[in-house]
Amino acid sequence: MDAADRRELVLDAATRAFARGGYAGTSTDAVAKEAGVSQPYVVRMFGTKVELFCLVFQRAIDGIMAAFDNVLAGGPLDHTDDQTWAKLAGAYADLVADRDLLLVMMHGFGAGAVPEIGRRAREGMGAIYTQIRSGTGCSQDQAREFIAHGMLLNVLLSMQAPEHPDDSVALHEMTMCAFGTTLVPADPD
Amino acid sequence: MDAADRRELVLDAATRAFARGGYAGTSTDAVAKEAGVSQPYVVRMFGTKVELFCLVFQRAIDGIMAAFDNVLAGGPLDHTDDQTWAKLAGAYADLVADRDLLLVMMHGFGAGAVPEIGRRAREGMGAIYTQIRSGTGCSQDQAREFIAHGMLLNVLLSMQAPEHPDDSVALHEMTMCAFGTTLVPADPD
DNA sequence: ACCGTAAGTTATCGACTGATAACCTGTCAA
DNA sequence: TTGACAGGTTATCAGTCGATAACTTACGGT
Repeated sequence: MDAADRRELVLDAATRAFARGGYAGTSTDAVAKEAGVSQPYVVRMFGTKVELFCLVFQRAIDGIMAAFDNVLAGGPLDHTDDQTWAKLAGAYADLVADRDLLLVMMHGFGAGAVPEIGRRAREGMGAIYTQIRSGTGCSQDQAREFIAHGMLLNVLLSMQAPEHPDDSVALHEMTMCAFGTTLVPADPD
Repeated sequence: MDAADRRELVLDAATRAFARGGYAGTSTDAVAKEAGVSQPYVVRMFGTKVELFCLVFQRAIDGIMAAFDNVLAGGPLDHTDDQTWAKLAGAYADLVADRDLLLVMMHGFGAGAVPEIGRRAREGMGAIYTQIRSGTGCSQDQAREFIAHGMLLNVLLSMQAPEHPDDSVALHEMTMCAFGTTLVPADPD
């Protein structure tokens, strides 16, 4: 197998592993086991654990922005058109189905106290905000509201709200309300 | 010093420590150093690290709900009154000023994959949602929107957006837009 | 004076973590 | 044939982690 392919394979495995445990909570050995390679191979391929996480995080940001771009690049969208936001919500639904990219993004945001991660997290969030604003021509408040709704969904995914509807009836109500048609049937853990 | 006082002191220190590094990223020794006691004392006082975090997390949830309760308990508030939401935002501003409670809450949400933490996280979020709804009589969507805005602020705090306005002009714009008057002057780290 | 107990400590352990070094193994060019 | 090199591996290490055990110290009751 080509080394470049192997590298992508390891990055995919690292995405799954970090999506589960976050940056501090995931060992390089856990990444290696997920990828089916040895632990020293992982660290030598990426230098350090934090560099690996930064790569995985950047890939997540890129993937999320690409999903939005699939909608926004289709043509000059109008922020006054409800269809625009419905299409963006549809793109989000695909991301929610996989979850790993959104979870990695959230873990990166949460690890903002780690300097290397924090810097990239702020740049990533800024890029997404810019993408929404320039892609739709909407106001600051509209972009903020859209992203705020997304963050709520991300938090609900992080706490595994869809997977545990029975822990709190109130939370289940809010989860249904927040996801609406965005949520695919829960995948029991 | 009374043992009960000492216990509260250690819990306060643990709140500060966990607010910085999260659950997995904070050692019991870091908590001990923050509290000025020995590491074995910390774990013997609370049993295990995860039990300690759960206590700290619950205290954070309680503190946040108490801040809202200070507003909501003042009288039967009307969700159609803009003043109601302005008062709640004011309560949030106080929480933002300290940050630790909000950061611990977010770290708890992010550690939802840890069973003991995830359960309490879902219960806590459900309780806050219930408090907002029953305290204001608002609709599901209104409560969802209010909490979504709060989650955006929490995420921005987690990634230290207010502390690093120069990393991304776009993020700075969104941060100003999101916090509005809620944000106190940034405390440089 | 003396003892029990509460409130801490130091000493220590086994497991795990990230990282390094040394080694192996197939492939391809000279 | 051989030898260099890419692409991995096993072996190993020093540091850190959460947790336990054993010890020390101050204090209140008898």
